[in-house]
Amino acid sequence: MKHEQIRGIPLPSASELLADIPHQIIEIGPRRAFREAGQMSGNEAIFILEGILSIYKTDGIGGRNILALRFAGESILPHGPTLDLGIKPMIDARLALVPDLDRAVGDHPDLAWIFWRISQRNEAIAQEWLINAARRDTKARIAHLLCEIAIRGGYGEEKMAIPLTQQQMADITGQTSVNVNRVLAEIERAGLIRRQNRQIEFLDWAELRRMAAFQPGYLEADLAGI
Amino acid sequence: MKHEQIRGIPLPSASELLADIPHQIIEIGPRRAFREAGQMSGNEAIFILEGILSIYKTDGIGGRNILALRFAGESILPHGPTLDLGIKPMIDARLALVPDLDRAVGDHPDLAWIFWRISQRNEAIAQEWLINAARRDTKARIAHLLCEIAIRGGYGEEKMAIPLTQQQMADITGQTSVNVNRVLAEIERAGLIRRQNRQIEFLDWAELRRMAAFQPGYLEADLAGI
DNA sequence: CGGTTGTTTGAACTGATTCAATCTGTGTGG
DNA sequence: CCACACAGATTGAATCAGTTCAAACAACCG
Repeated sequence: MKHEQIRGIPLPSASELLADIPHQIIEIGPRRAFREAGQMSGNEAIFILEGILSIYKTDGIGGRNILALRFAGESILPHGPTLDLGIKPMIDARLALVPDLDRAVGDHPDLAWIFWRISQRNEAIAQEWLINAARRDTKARIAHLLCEIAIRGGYGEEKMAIPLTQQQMADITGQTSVNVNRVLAEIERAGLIRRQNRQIEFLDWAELRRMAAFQPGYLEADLAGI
Repeated sequence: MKHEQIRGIPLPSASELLADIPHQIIEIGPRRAFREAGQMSGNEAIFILEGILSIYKTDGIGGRNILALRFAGESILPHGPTLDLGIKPMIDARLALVPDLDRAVGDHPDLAWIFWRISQRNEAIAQEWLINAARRDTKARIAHLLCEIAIRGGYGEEKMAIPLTQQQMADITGQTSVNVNRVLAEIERAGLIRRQNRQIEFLDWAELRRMAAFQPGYLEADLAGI
């Protein structure tokens, strides 16, 4: 795996990466935190095979304040001990745990390139979320989150079963669940989506994208020519 | 520069990195964009020797929507062509431009480790800004920004000449300049700072930190045991 | 079926925006 | 050294998006 071969092609999937790295597979369900704040061991990496994990920061009680989502095929690399983040599955998840990522990279030095690029993608996503929170109104925020979930979660532009509660969507977009509810209803009234229970059908994806100012470029792992 | 020697110690400064990498030095003044959106060449890296750069995203006119700051000793690594960001100095800046970071990393493979860690630090900062925008009230946002500038800019906890206009602080914290002004006045009235023109004196750093919920851990480049 | 979790709706409230005007500091040219 | 121009800072008044609080309703699960 020389880096000359890596550049300009898509990032390898988690499963491709894992072929080279010692790991163990586990399954977990939602509602229990997987790693509490401060409990993430210094050098552990998590590769998500199935499901969705959230990275959150607690300010007081509860798991409010979701900073990032990680979908199947993505990963959570070690943060270092100074970062006080918790990790919780949003839905049932199957994970591959790499107990010592340092050693793995030591054994396969070209992995550092890949993890660098993964980190850069995460940075780009965090910045997009920052724009969401800082600049867009709540309608655009919710619309943007829907678009991102549809794409990153691999559900496509037709329909999906939202994997989040309205409270979780509020935790992500920095609002109250009350307002998330009202905004979802408003988007539905505008004819862009149809909802029944957790199912969401995208009736007008183009308009939803426009409302969200959703430019999926930031999700492209292929940072060609990094 | 073996990575075994890198881990657990602070990130090398820009100038230390540059010893190994071909680069050119330039100086620029504020008010002109250094790189417009979409104009950042695919593989160029910027190391800031002096001054402060902002990374912004334009939504319409003007340089609103500042996503990140980079201070002296920090760097802007290539984003890939899909990210539409602009770069502008906040104050006079002296930069080292590395035209082809790929080649540099190819020549010194252990650099990938370092850039990986730099990206992770940037990710942590972006997430802290996300918390700021999504969860803290405007007083805390401004206080947090002041703390971060004081530390990252190397000004210390005594006093500094703020390198930003109130409009820029608004662009960073997702507010209006009007409100930034009011909040600054309120913080001053509370006796935490004293202002005259651009000079800010920190009268009660501890209380300012508390108000901001500022935990500088996220700034530590030393992600020991990554 | 009962308990729990999540969703929906209403009414009152408030922090921040918007718009607009004024004030202050700094730099420039005469 | 003054007059002017311009960028930035400050203040006020009206408005509004989103919160808060509270209560009812629906879906899910053992």
